[in-house]
Amino acid sequence: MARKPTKSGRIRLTEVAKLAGVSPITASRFFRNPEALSASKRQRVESAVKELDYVPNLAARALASHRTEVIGVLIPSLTNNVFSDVLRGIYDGSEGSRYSIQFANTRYSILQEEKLLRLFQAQKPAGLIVTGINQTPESRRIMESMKCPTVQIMEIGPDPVDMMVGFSHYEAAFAAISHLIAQGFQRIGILGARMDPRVQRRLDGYRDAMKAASLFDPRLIVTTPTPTSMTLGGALFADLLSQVPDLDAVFCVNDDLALGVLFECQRRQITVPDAMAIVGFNDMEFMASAVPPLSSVRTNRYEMGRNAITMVTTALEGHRPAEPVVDLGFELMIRQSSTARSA
Amino acid sequence: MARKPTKSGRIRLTEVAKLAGVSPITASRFFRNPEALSASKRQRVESAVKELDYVPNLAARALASHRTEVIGVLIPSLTNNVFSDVLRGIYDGSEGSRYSIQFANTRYSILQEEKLLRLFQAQKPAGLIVTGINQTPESRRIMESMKCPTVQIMEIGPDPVDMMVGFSHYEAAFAAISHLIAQGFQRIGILGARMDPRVQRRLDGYRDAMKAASLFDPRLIVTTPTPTSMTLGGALFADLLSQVPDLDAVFCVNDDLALGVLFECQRRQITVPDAMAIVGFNDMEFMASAVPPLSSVRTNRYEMGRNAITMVTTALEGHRPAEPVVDLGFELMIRQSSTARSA
DNA sequence: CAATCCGTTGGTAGCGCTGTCAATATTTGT
DNA sequence: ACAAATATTGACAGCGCTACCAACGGATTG
Repeated sequence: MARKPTKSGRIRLTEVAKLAGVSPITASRFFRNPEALSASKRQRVESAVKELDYVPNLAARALASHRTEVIGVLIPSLTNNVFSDVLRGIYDGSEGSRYSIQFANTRYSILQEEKLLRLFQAQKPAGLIVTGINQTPESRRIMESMKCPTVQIMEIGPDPVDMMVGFSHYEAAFAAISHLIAQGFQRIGILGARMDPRVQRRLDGYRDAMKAASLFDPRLIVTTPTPTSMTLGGALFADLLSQVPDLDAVFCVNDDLALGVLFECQRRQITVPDAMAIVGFNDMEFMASAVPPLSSVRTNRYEMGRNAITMVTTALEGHRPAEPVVDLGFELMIRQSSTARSA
Repeated sequence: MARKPTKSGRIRLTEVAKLAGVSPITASRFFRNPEALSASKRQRVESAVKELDYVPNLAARALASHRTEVIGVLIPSLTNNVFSDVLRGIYDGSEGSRYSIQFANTRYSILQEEKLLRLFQAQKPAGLIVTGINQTPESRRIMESMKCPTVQIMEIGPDPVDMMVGFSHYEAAFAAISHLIAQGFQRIGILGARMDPRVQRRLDGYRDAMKAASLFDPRLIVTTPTPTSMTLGGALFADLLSQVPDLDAVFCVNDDLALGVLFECQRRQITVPDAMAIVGFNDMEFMASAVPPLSSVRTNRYEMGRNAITMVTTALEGHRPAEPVVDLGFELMIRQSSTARSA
């Protein structure tokens, strides 16, 4: 009578323990630290769990342990395909682990990010994955105070909050432009949309590469804060072309824009690459199957997500990586759209 | 001494209550049912919450109330852009509400779906959004036993578990084919990838429309269980063309395939639409900016997500919709790629 | 004027689990 | 063989919140 046997019909840890003939706390340990149990008890608890089809109550667990098994993920956008690849990596990597993912959308606002971080903080997540390295000082303070494994993803930089996985957008853009220059293109424009911090760094890479070759001209830069789209790519290209009629190549800060440019070229009977070279960024699947195949900078988005979640979970198991910053690099995918003009 | 004042440093509801000069339970009611409080107490609690910057402990709340404020979302894939649009609608629609989204990925497997449903069940979500109408009997049983607002999305059909938002894939495909037939095309092929239940229904629509016009020929059907991609579109199109050399139109069960077909046509110097009409499905943004602009069937994916979450949250507030099944319809976007041949 | 009602408030008793630490088995070293 | 160290195990007390029910005061009623 002191303890109602199965009051709500729901199976509790107590029932499992009773069936296994152990104390509840031992049954509890079965989940948290199975190695600490003797083989025989472990067996008994395991089969009791299976027999009763026991599922732990996460709320009770969280309340008692002051922790959750939730990994918070802050990503700026769901619209952008780049992030769905990253998310996919994160979800795939979390499968099979005890952790679940709590995703939230910052909408490219670092203030929104701060707000969400505060919300997460209150719920004591087991780990955290955040996008980029441009957090507000307050956000940084919150993250540091949470003392949970934290990974900044998408780019790398100095002074990580904890860990990082990404690559240098600056260098990737620099490499793309250097390639175009090496192929003999001179009037190389750049098209940019959304202009988040990572896109800005690509722009920096472009600028420095152009300056290094004494090819820089501010009129070659066309950007907009508008979110990216193929249609926008065509429109920006039209703008650029009217400003710079002798344009011979375009670097697009993402592939959507690049494909939009290709179609705009088709519309205007501009041959690619002879009259206009095109290079995109990210190397989405469609780039290789366009006509002509479009050059791009391959970024390892899926791997980034996967790495990030793995770094969090292994850190949670006490194995911190030797090197907290992982550079996943990039690869120049040179295709027909940016090969040297026949001349 | 009976109660440690602020043991962990964390602000609890008790502290708020003390500052407001009310009992903890009254403070608790402030969050759950503010109208039940007198205006003066409500004021006092409100400012205490603000002053202490109180954030409720969701785990404690869930444990005590046997409910959570989490809405579970089951979606088959993150890779497919269609679902990122839906998810975006869901997240946008949940913003500002008290509910948070717990997303999980079924990977197009109804067994995996069942497993995830069982997991959700144990955590007592406030609501549920699931994809499609092809659940296992056991999944259905679980959903019915959960007694929380549930919305099936993406398609509509008879006998909803609870509510539904979607459209008829069968009719959408039927309409697309009827359009092609009306434009004078006769040898109309269909390209299908992934072949999930909704794609199957599009295939059914195709088949019936073709049969109704006495144009059906099984060789016109090329499908694969492989996930969709642009490259795949090109490859499937090549297969189809080798089987049916006199092909004059292709209906693609999604836009990726359609764009792949367009590029394959460019590669083979097949003029679109004169030598080959193309119609896609979903009307992704890029369809309109291709050259020539590609026809497609517009589906309201974002709205579907938004509607679904709204239906759940309003049901949670006790306002069940008069009609549990919402048909969001579709719209034939007829563009140059499927206009009647000049002849 | 007592009986009744309703709107508002508070007390009590857990929700199901785990942290802490003590207690008990088991092994090891000398 | 016995102390010391180490592996296993269990008792107890709560985590922070809310369900349930009782109590209160004032308004309404016959």
